[in-house]
Amino acid sequence: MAREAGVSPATASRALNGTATVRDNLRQRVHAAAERLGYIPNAHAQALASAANNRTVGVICHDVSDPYFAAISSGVMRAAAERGLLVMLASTFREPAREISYVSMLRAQRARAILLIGSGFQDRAWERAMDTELEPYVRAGGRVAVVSRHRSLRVDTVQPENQAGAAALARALVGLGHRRFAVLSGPPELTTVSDRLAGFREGLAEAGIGLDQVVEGAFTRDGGYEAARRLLLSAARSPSRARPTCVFAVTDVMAVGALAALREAGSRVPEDVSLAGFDDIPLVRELSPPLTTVALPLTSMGENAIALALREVGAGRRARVVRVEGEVVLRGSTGVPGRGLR
Amino acid sequence: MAREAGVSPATASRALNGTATVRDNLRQRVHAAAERLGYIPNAHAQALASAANNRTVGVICHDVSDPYFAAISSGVMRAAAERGLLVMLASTFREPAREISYVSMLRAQRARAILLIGSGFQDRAWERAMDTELEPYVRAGGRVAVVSRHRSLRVDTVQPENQAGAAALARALVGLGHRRFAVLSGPPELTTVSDRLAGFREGLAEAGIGLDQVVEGAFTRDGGYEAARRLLLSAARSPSRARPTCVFAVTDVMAVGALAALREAGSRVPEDVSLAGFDDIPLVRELSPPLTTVALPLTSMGENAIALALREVGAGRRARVVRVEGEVVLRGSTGVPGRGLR
DNA sequence: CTGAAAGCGCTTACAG
DNA sequence: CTGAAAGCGCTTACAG
Repeated sequence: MAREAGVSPATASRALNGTATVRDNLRQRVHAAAERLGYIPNAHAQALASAANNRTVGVICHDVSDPYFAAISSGVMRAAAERGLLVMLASTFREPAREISYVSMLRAQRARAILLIGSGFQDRAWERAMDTELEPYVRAGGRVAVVSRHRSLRVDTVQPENQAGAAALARALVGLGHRRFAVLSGPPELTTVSDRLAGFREGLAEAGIGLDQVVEGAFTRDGGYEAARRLLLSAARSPSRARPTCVFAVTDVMAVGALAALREAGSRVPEDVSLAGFDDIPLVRELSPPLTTVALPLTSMGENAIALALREVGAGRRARVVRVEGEVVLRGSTGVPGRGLR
Repeated sequence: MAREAGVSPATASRALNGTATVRDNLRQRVHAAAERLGYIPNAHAQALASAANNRTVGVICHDVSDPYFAAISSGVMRAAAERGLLVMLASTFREPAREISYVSMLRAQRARAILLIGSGFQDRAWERAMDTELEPYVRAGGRVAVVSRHRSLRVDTVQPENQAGAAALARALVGLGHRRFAVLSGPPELTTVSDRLAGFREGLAEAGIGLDQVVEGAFTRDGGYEAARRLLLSAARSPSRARPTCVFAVTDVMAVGALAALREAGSRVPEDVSLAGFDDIPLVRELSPPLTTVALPLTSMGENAIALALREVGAGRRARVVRVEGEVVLRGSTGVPGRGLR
């Protein structure tokens, strides 16, 4: 290509990158030649030759097709596009091993930053393995930020106020008149789950109310569906005055499944039973009734994460935490207490 | 790292990659050293040094947070994960310039394959620019596959049978008794839109029915909402016996918006008016009523696309086309004709 | 302003 | 089986 333009590679490089002043006619010859050849500099060679950082950032989430991750990723992509960065987005499908191996691939790529989105695995071996991957990466100048992550990773974090949000939700539901609650919960080893559960309990406790039932399910739409089925089963066996009048699913995605299960069982929402979720993924507004939830600014959480990761390391070099508040949004899926689950 | 192990770089390379037999004790020394150092070979140097192709494939779609693209991308990611490939996923936010520049970044990365997901821009300048990017890429051995794309690109294609699917849908709706239809359409320069529109017209024509109204909107949920509002406005001005009893939105995403608009206007679905979409994105099953649609196997379309791109080029080196059938799924949003839009 | 040269971190014939 | 050497395609001091 330099030959095609009749200049040295050095000059071609300078002309193409505008990294130094090149005489006009040479510059034009270079650009013309590049045009003619459809030439694009090899990014690998560039990465290798220049100390300059990569233009790629890696994002690892559980599943892009989950609306929660889709919304956050969308924020990341927007912010990345503005900065001229390429995003490598990977889905782990919730397999820890896959997560680790993606980090390792991103290290190999010398990605400028790695973003981990979503709960980590509360697993000693996993933590150690992840630390082992991340430590040399960070030591070599790599940036890491996480959103809604396990605390053990000492990295920049965007952390939704799960506990406070769930507590506020509980208060609002109590304010509606509810006294008997059930929770559809996810895997308890996820901090997101335990925080929301704790917050919800706390909000109820302020009103002197205990939590009657917690049913666990997978962190998916179908997990919510199954958990609601089991809840329904156990409610059918209890006296009607003991049946919950309000169900809180710890994520909107689970609430979507729960709504389907309730509907199938003939429980009307909110006439018989109220239902609330957490996250405010876009689709819950389309349900009927639309879902009461704790709204998180998902897109901007993604933007924050990339901003955190890219910001020059502060003096202290300590992990920063951006706390994000959730806002209770009461919609049609909650109302005054009905006759309860049946 | 080779030094740390006390061997030559060549031996270290061979030991780590298993690319040649290395004596046991040396191999162990190398692995131990790598472990100790948290060493990961620089993928850029590897890409540069070896003819071996990259392990990364690029995917370009309009918007990851759109459930349609999320579902297809999910298929791509799954297939990529199985093959040990890294996916670089980019959202263009529907800006042609962004699309081109992503292709160019992926070329610079020497991505093994580039997948373009979703309608292209029917724009002469864009087509030329895209060709200019793609041609040298393919010439240099890059693979390209597209799903649901503009025909002008002569590359491997996963092509949903938009026309046949829409025709089948029209027949099914006519079978329900409907005679007066309206379509909520997207930008007509998208082939997806014009194909679905043509197919729908064709299906109606077989029964001697004409298409009363076509209202255009953006290819988004809000576009569907707005288009439905306009349709409602014009229906209010026409005699009731002329009002459509069935509305077809050319995508589910638009149908979601339309459903909201109809509901707000007090039109009951399907009692007053039936509503149908196209694609079968997961969320339409959660709506109430659930949406009648033409189901496309979105996830496997993504898998097909990557398989097409990766498959060794055939003898003819001609672009292959995998046609994907849509299946009409009648759900609660359609029924016998009601009194029509009001 | 421009070019020759060294170097980025690997891999892979090529000898041994 | 192993190492020295060349080369992948760039960038960047270093001279001029």
